[in-house]
Amino acid sequence: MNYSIKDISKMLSEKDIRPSHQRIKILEYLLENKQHPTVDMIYNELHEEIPTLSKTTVYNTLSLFNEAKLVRILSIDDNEARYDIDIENHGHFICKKCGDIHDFEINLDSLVKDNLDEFEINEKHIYFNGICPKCKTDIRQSNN
Amino acid sequence: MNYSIKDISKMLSEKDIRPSHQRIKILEYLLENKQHPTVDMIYNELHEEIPTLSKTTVYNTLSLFNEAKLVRILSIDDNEARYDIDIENHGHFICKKCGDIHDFEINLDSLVKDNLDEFEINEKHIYFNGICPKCKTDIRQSNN
DNA sequence: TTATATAAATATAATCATTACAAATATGGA
DNA sequence: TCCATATTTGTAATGATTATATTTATATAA
Ligand SMILES: [Mn+2]
Ligand SMILES: [Mn+2]
Ligand SMILES: [Zn+2]
Ligand SMILES: [Zn+2]
Repeated sequence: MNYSIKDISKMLSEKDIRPSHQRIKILEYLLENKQHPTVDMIYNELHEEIPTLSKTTVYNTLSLFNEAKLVRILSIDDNEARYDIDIENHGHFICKKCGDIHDFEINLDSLVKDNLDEFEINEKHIYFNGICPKCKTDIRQSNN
Repeated sequence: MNYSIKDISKMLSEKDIRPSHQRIKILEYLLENKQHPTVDMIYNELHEEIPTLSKTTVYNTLSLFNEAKLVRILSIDDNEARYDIDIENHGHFICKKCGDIHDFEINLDSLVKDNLDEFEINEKHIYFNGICPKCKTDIRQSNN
């Protein structure tokens, strides 16, 4: 839950990414905010601490992190990319009411029935959508 | 492979969609072009037949079809929606070299390990990406 | 048939997430 | 310190999608 600057710097260095102030803060944000944030969420939060921060830097840094396999980019949301510090394969559910994204565990062993041996597979994304439990209750209460 | 205007009109009527000329042509295109086309592909092709066709109409029609569950919208491509006339659950692989999308059969039975009973699930999307067999060969031949 | 109300299509402009680019700043080594 | 390079920043451009107002087509009733 609490990461030191040193730990975060090390994570970056291990991926051959120079631990600049901005990069450390963005990675720290991702480690402490696991709700699959958008660029805007990250930018708005960090902008308070780093007034000179540019949104371009957030985009560039996340893109760099993605290439280094430090984060995964989710395209589960129709109009904004979501970023996930958890790079293990797992499923994502997005609620069409509130936009919240929930993780769920998956077993990919017997998912694919066809033979894909000839394909070089880099990423596997499992996206569900619908209504989350909280919003289902809200709907019942407001009767629509 | 060959659909009559009558068949297509009937498909629309069954979903309470009035079979206008544009809607028929767009649905016909989807039925005869199963490579998960983009709005631009559909528009460019049909624009030759229907010179007055508007891209807005293509968007509106596909959105209508989606709500009627006549098509599914795929967000596997980072910058353009893809449309699939096959609404059965199946997996999609997109090649990062050529952009082609391939279908594959899936078995969802034992995919999810967590309990999602409290969630109302509307859509399930399985997206893989990587390099397709054709492009793998091309890379080997051009040695990069 | 003609009038009229409604649905659908069109043209155009607006939105907005993302990317491109050039200039400014920071950093690490000589 | 100086300099080459990496990084960040501000701004503009891109491009897919959506919003809006107008025009056109369609169905129904008089
Ligand atoms: Mn996740
Ligand atoms: Mn498909
Ligand atoms: Zn919800
Ligand atoms: Zn390919």
